[in-house]
Amino acid sequence: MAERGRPKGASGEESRALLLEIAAKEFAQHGYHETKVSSIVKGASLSQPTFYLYFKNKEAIFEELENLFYLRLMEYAKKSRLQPQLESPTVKARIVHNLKELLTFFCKNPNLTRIGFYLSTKANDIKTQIVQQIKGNLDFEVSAGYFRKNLDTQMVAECLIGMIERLTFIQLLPKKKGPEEIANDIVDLLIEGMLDRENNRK
Amino acid sequence: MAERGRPKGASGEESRALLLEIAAKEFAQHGYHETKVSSIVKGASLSQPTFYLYFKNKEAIFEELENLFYLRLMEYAKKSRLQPQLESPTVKARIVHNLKELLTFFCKNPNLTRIGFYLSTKANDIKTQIVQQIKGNLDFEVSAGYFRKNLDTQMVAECLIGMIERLTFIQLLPKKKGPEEIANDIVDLLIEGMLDRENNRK
Amino acid sequence: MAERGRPKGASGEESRALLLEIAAKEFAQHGYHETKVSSIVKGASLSQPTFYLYFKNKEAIFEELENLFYLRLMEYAKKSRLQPQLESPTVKARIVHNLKELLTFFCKNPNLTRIGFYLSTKANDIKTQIVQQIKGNLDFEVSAGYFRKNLDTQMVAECLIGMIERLTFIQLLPKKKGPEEIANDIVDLLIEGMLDRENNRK
Amino acid sequence: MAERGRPKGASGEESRALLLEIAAKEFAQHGYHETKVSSIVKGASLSQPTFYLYFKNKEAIFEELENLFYLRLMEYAKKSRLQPQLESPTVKARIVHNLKELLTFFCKNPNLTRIGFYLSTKANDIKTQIVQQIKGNLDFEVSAGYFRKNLDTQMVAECLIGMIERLTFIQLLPKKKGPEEIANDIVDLLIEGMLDRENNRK
DNA sequence: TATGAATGAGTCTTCATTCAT
DNA sequence: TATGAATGAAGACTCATTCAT
Repeated sequence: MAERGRPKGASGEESRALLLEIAAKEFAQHGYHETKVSSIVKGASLSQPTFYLYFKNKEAIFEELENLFYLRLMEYAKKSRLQPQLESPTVKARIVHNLKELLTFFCKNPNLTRIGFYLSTKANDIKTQIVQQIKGNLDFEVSAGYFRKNLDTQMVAECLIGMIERLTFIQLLPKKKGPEEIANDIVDLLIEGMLDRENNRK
Repeated sequence: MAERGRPKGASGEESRALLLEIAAKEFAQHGYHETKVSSIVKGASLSQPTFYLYFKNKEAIFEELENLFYLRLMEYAKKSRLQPQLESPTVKARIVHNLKELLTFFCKNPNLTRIGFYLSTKANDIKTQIVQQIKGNLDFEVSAGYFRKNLDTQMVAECLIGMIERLTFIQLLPKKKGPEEIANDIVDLLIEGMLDRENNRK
Repeated sequence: MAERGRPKGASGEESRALLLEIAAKEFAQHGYHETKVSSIVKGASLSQPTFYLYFKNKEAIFEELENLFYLRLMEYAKKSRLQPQLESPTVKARIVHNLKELLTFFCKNPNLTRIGFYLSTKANDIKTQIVQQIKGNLDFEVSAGYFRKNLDTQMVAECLIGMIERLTFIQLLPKKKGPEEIANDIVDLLIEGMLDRENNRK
Repeated sequence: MAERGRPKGASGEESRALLLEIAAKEFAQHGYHETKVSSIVKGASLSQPTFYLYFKNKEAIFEELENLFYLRLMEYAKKSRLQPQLESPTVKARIVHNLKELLTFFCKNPNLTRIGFYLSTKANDIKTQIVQQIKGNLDFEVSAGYFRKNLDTQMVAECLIGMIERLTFIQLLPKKKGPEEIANDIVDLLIEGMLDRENNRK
């Protein structure tokens, strides 16, 4: 009741959340500088001063979105780690599963992903962090004999991130492929390589 | 010579070239919006009106740099195609060679690369174009039996671009690895995959 | 008692008085423009709309403080005049006494004094008024033969106000000297002058 | 020639000086906060960006005026000290002379005086400094026997400053009296006191 | 060719003030 | 009486861009 047009006395938290949402959309779409505070508030049907009621300034709301991306990502990662080997009988299946989880997260948070994984100046730090974690996993699997002993795991992790990033922005977010398909594609390629094992060795 | 009557000792073309050079550096370093016309001309020890003597506006000089990147890239690609199979006895060697050429180009044009391959809104178009060309090559090689028949060449090409991009910005431009090493790394991983063929399967 | 049903435990008058008090402190400390309505209400643990329940606007509360200063000053002056010659056997003692009274008033109302005697645009009017009153007294005393006939009483009154103002803000309000001491200092200097009467006449 | 309406290419330094001049007038008249950058530039028939060509911000131009006041004051003081005893046969004459110089300076720089002696937050520091210098002089004169041994020179200096300030703003700047007259008034009062030496004592 | 001087247009930000409950 | 939520109005500042020489 009285929800008509959010007259004046909205919930406050609602306004804040709305601004965050619109801002995420705008930033993702136009980048930091091309996004004006005025367009954010217009999108939220609010006035400019209201913006400053909830955020110190334009930079602050961007940072909050960066952090939001990061926090949710961490949360997702943690959750993934809780229910691990259950449905993953093989190493490959486990890797696919993890990757699928990550991509699913991106898929569910397209704007945040564009912000935190592409626009943000901290994006590289985050990627580096992910790379290190992947490398850790790979090291373990190499030592367990699953992969070639001479594998440069750091390098593989870097490549993996590069692939993920590319496919995320080129296929996943535009909804051309789903998380599972992409995860399978990547892992298959990376594990099996391109060669035809049955026949030639060129 | 030619030092007569030119107050700043620079022919028009020289000033123009200087502006382009400084602009490339600034754009690469700070991005489009964070780069001010004022700082470009300051870097070139010229005045702001002079800038507009040579470029219609800020956007124009950026576009010119984008085009420069594209043109040089095409030129490079063409040159590569001229002397191909000569020193490339195997398919793998040929791919490594091509990749190395590309990375060498990036390495020699770090600022332009950052601009045309990352900052530019056309960057995606360029990448897509490269992807298509790679896919073409791969298709041929698959049909020639060098690679698995079931290979999704489009997807491989996308992954390749992703890897190239990541390693370019993370290893190549920061001079952590050279073109050859990176080319080998990538191709090796992509062709062979991660598995240890001698022992286990899975 | 009276604690029933009043959310913040304050009757209206209490809130109003509190706001006035805080405002006086803030204005005195930071001046008119540097004092924000928001900081006044924050200091009073009230909300901004409440402020406007008691005062038309920011200017109004400032004016009220100006008037408060003026009214209390007048009241003080009146009181002083009621019990005059009693304990003042000499003219000098009487002047000292009056001055001490004034300074005591300032001392007891430091914030109001800063507002009404310094910040207010009406400060000059008030000072002019005091000057006129002092001049009146001096004129009487001159005609009574207590002071030099050639004394420019207007000018002396102006000087006196200048001295009072300076010593009030530099010694009295910072509690470096008390009202009595300052009153004695001023009157002594003004009446006796700086010369050493015993010896030289230079 | 070509001085019509200061078309565009004025002297730069001229524009700057003009802005300073107008700003001094505005600040003196309306205070810091009531003075808008927009009104300063309007007064100078310039645009807002031009303002920022010459001054970092509003605060900066105010500070420059503060400093200007201070520097000119120091310069004036130094000059005064160069040609001292020449035309000052007596101590009193010398004090009158110095005071007249100071008041003349104020009179010639009314806007700067209002800024540096009243509006500026540094005004008190400056006054304190002047007080100390005056006190130094007085101490010397006391030790030389010109004034009463029991004179509280610090206090006298404070009073003197108070008188100067008051008479400057109430008589000098409004052109009701001139520097010489005021200087004589003050010194006469301060040295001689109010008493009638011929007749009564008390 | 080159520039000292200037500005139009726009953005962020703040503050006093009000609405609706 | 009191307030959470919201805003109109205005000012500071910046930047790409252009005169006039």
